Amino acid sequence: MANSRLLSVCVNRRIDGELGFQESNVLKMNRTTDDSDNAMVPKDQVDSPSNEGSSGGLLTGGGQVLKKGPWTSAEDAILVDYVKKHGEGNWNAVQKHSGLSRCGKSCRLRWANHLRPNLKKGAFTPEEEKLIIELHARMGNKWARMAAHLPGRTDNEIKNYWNTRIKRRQRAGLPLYTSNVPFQASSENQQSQTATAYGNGEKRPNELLQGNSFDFPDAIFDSFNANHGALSYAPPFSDISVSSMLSQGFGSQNYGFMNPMGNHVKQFRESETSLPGFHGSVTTGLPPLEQFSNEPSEKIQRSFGLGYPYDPDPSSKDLAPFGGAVPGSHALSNGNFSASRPLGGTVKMELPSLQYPESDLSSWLACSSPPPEAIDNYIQSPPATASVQSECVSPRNSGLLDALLHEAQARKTQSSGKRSSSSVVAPGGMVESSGLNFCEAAWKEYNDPISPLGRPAASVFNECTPPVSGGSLDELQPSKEPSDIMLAAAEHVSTPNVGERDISPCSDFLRPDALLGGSDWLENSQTAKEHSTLNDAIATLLGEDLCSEYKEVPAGTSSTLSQGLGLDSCPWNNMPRACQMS
DNA sequence: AAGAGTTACAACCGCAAGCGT
DNA sequence: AACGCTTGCGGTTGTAACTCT
Repeated sequence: MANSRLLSVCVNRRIDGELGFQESNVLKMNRTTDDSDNAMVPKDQVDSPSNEGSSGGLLTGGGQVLKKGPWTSAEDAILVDYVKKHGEGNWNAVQKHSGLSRCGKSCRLRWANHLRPNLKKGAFTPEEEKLIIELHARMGNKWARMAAHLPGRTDNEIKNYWNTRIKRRQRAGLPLYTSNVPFQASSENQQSQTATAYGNGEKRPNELLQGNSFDFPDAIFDSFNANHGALSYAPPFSDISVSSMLSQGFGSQNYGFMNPMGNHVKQFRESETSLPGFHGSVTTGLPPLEQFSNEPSEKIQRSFGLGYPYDPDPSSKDLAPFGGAVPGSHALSNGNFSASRPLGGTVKMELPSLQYPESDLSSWLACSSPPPEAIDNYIQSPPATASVQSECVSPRNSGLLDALLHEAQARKTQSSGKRSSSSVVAPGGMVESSGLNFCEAAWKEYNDPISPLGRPAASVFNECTPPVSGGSLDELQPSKEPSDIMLAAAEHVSTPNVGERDISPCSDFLRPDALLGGSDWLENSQTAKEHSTLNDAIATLLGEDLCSEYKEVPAGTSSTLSQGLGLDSCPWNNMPRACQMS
């Protein structure tokens, strides 16, 4: 592999990082010369002042061409000299005052990532790696914030490391998060981190959704760690960044193999806010949406997944999440509960270079009890691993619509008397499949009266995570009828400390029909019209047949569910108002 | 030996927030 | 309030070195 090269680079950088500013810069320049001037830079871009700007440079206002591409040692020296004299900031003045043919942006980046003192170069130490993993689990792709926790490291460095790590582990079929990663860092640790990184009123990524005292992601991890070993069918969720996905929100990019969980956690996270019962039962009984009220709408959009796939018109941003233009239609406007969401979540945002348009968690549906390793592979491996897929009939082989069709077919074939199972096979099945384990993990937590997660969180898990494939499902919910489940959920939401109830995941809740069709609470809401519109949109996306298929949901399921979720008893209608404020 | 694939890194780009005018 | 500027962030791309076939 590239270990030898990496090693040599690391050695150089290690030396580099141990030196002071002056020596470091000398070495940096040397290295820059080595790496950039001779390696990274096309020959026609270096050592040839006459060619400066030939690499796609921009013309400044004064007609000077701004150079692009790798920096030369001379440029570095100029920049360093400038910063020494004038300090950081006002980067656009660098070009004016120093004659450097670089835009301020580029100068800032060069300084921040390479030239500034105290930069720690070299390979990440195991401690740093561990911290990065932990931070990523906590923060998601918040590289700059992660860098704040790693002195001497830059966001770019961390980002590159992470992406490389992902690719590597993906290929190796290794878990992204090793099981020994202490996801459940102490609350005070997190708080201290928060104080450090966000001391200037900066909102941490989860802050939008973590306005209460719940250390939610950590609790989730505790739950996972405590439970996943007992679940033969459960993937090693400790290996999956749950909280990272929690923190990433819809707008952030989830790597493809993480999407299943990512979507699911997104659902959960959104449920955290969209389900009044969650917070309401814990704190004030009011959904803590005040925290959103001051957020710019775009930010909220990001956090709540604007542009969810059901939006037939991605440009229709007036379909604000969380009920912006669909007041009252929380489930819809959240874009979530969306197990029904076609995989990939937001069409554009969730297909970064490292993503795969499909991962294969849907195959879980066909494999009732894959070994954890297999599941892990499902998560980690790109869909190209046909051999893996072939082991289980994956409805996703031919894409989302095929998957939907497949699942619709599965719904047909599955007994109508097994409604809960039929609901298992929902659009975006792989999301649900991940959710099973998620749910299961939370299940015990839920049943733990002193769970740090608390009932509400678990209940939300359950409410938002449908059961997965048949066998497992039956094992999970041996005898509960959906109605019972919903009733139990209702009590669940409204009575915070009922810990012994066996509450089934609200399987139907995630389905389009649950969200859009036959929904009494929706029909009774002010947003029936919008609901109808969105329903049509979904119909367009999924096809009328599918939509009608999903409309075969037992009557009252959704409404029951809404009751179960406390939609009636909780100040549900307040939520959109809070968002409308933004 | 040659081409394809992978890795690590640097840098760019677009977007958005913050701030001052 | 509107506008422009600066800064920061996250995603993406480009490239050389390296490895594999």
